[in-house]
Amino acid sequence: MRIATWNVNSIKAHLEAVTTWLKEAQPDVVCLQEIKCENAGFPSFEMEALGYACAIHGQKTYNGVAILSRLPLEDVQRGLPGDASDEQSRFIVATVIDGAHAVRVASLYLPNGNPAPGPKYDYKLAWMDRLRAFASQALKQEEALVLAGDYNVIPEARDAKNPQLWKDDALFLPPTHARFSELTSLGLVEAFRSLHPLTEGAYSFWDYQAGAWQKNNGIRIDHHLLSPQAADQLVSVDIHKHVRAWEKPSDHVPVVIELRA
DNA sequence: ATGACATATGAGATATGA
Repeated sequence: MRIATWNVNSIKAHLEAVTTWLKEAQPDVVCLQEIKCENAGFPSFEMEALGYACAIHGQKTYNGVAILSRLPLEDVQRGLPGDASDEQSRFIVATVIDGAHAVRVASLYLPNGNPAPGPKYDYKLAWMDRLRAFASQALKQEEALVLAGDYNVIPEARDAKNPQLWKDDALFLPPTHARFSELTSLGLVEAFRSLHPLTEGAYSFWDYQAGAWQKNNGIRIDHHLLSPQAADQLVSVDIHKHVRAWEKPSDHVPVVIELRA
């Protein structure tokens, strides 16, 4: 089973890139972030025409996440537990059924958190605490679990072209790293780094500004975190970098893991 | 140091992003 994560920076603005990539890459499951539309505005018809069922947790203008799947989706939950007052659509989780095999898959869009310090950074850290609580509960099932999305976390210096530029940024500050480490301490495995421990220069986001793409001035912030049962099935992780060079691209590219059946 | 670029809303300028 191949499971992708992709922050599309508006599903409507980048629909052509999305459909082109789906036809080319043929992923089984796609976790989308920043769809920037309400559920009713999501191009479900176009996705279904390509063979994908859609589970959507949308929002007007900002945020919004979805899961596309060629395999049946069950037990869809929308929203990250832990704060009933949180109205931002940043989390959806569903079970993908592949015959006798099942994988619980989440699509998450972790808050950016800038400027830090400030209320936006406080929200980011609180959201990460809620994600840890969710993961802690889910791991008790001892099943294959994939938490995929735009984490807005640069895990290490080697995950940025110019790490010194990020030292005071919400994506790289020590409290951010501390909470990301809490996730891995629970037993979750960051898929790309587990298979490529020493690789440098592998990024998933390049800013639209200042020729960042042309200079490969990127950061790696789109991740799959795997339960031990999913990590045992991990075959490969591929960053589809070429998509960033397309006409009218998202500023993020798809990242795809393969799990053996 | 600043802005550069892109998106949504809504019809100009502002909020957000990373």
